[in-house]
Amino acid sequence: MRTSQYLLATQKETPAEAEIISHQLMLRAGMVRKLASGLYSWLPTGLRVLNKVAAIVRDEMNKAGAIEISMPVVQPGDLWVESGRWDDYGPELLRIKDRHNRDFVLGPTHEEVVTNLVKNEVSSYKQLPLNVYQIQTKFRDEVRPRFGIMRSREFIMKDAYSFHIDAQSLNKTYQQMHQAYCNIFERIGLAYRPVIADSGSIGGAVSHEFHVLADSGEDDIAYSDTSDYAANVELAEAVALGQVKQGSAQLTLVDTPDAKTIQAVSLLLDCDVKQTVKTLIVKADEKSEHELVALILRGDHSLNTIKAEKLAHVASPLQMADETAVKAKLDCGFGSLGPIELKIPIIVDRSAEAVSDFVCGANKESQHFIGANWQRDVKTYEVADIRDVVAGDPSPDGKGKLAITKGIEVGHIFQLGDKYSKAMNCGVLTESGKYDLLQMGCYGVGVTRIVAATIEQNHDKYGIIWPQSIAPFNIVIIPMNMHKSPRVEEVAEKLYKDLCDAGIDVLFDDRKERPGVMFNDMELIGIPYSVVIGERNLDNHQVEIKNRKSGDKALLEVDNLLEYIKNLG
RNA sequence: CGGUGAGUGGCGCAGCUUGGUAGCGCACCUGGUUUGGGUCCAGGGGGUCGUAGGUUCGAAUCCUAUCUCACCGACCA
Repeated sequence: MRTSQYLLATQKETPAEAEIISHQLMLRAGMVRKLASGLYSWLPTGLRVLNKVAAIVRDEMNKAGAIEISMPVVQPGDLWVESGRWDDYGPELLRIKDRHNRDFVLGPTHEEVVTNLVKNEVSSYKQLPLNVYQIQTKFRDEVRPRFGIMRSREFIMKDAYSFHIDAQSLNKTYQQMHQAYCNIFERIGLAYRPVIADSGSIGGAVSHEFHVLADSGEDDIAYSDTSDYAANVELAEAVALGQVKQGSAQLTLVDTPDAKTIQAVSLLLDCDVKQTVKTLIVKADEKSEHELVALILRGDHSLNTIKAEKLAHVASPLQMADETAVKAKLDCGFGSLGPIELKIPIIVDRSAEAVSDFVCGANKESQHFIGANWQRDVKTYEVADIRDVVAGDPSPDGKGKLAITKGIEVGHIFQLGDKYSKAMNCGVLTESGKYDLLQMGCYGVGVTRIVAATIEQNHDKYGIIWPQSIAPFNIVIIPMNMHKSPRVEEVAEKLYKDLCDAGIDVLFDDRKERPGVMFNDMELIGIPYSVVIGERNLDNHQVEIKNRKSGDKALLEVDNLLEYIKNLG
């Protein structure tokens, strides 16, 4: 490709709207342009990268035995009613009507469509297992699109769906997909980590996310410093800190005027926050005979809402009780609540249970207890894991301590079980002639998000540094004053032709620009190698080749150039 | 949805307080100049000042409404 025939579209200045580095660089390097909130056009440079990512994903999926198909973006609303997600999915699902006033949706994912397809096409166990995938535009009407293409409304996703006669077969394919995903991220050259994850509204039990590690990530990942345990903080198991033991202190009521927070109470009573417990009141599940439930945490810990709303007593989604309701029911406002003599179900975090002689609210305004103990003073309560892990916690697998880092979710795999096959009656005849529902798995890769995540991990003050695997061009030819030097032009044109013939993605910067302009543009775009052809070195029959990442420069004989470049990899 | 801020040429911004010919830098076009790290000079094209209404002789500027966008939060395969 010659720049004179290309849409380079680089910019000197960063548009004010771009917050994170990948967004800024994608705009400056002429990769994408915003059309509206969460909607982006892909310019040639961006599309080249996107296509290379997609090609790697496609290749690894094919190698893993998945088969490519293509399903419609526009899907009938009926299918979503059938699966139950017409009501469950919420406003992120963009619903549209056709001219006959029939309901349709823009597909945010394709479980319904694929299950419907397989239900009609597969009727025997002999056709299983089956793993189909597509690489396609998805639409999710995000509440707040942000960070450019990192969280956009329209994006490209590879989504695969597998179908099985039993859980064992599902598990086997799940492991294959896990490996395929590792292969994908390794081939691209990303620092990533598979983590145990929450399966969310997709449903199912087993689930892993694949995260690219980057400070700008929206998720917190907890990982062991000595084992390969890693989990989303949403889900990471928080083990009890210490043994449950009976304290010896006497239960004493103390006045704590104006001390409404844990910090204020511990300051006033001159005790460690770790010696206090806090009481949070949430709404109970509709099926419960109670209206409210008390959740108790050690003073320095925070509530994990995902863990809490999975508890039988607790309403899902989690709703904090409002203070008027709490006052009406418990005769005490926030700030002085505690587990002793509390008239509603009590769920105590493991680590809160391990505190003895603790400080807690007395359920009387401006009063707290000191020297409280669970068995002696509270008696009836349940214990559960309801807190967020914090850095330094023991790893749940018993090996090492947890550290916490930020990650960008670029892949997510699930074992769905029969959630969709059951709702949509998708089954086959088994070997014994019995009709059985299928077990399903689903596997997603955010293709567009990988592009942004790669930039987050690979950039410097001059711009993007593409790994060779997904670079828009593998190499760029930068001639010095070609319009004045027939000699430079001759060498550049010949090299360009040779590289094209060799099947290498080469960009030839044939603009009549000053050298500095070309150097800056090509470094911004992040092309891994540049060949600088100038009179200066041609006197010795040499050209210079520069590595974008290391900055290393080498002088090469013109005659050896092609072989050298072919071997760069 | 709550909070904060912003809408003036493709991009970055000034002008608004105190109403009176719409400006600067980048980018773009022409000519010259320069040429191994974003040269310099001269000339030039392009803007219903987000939209609608109001006040006024006169509105980018004041008032009202509305739309859009960004950031923080809530939310989120």
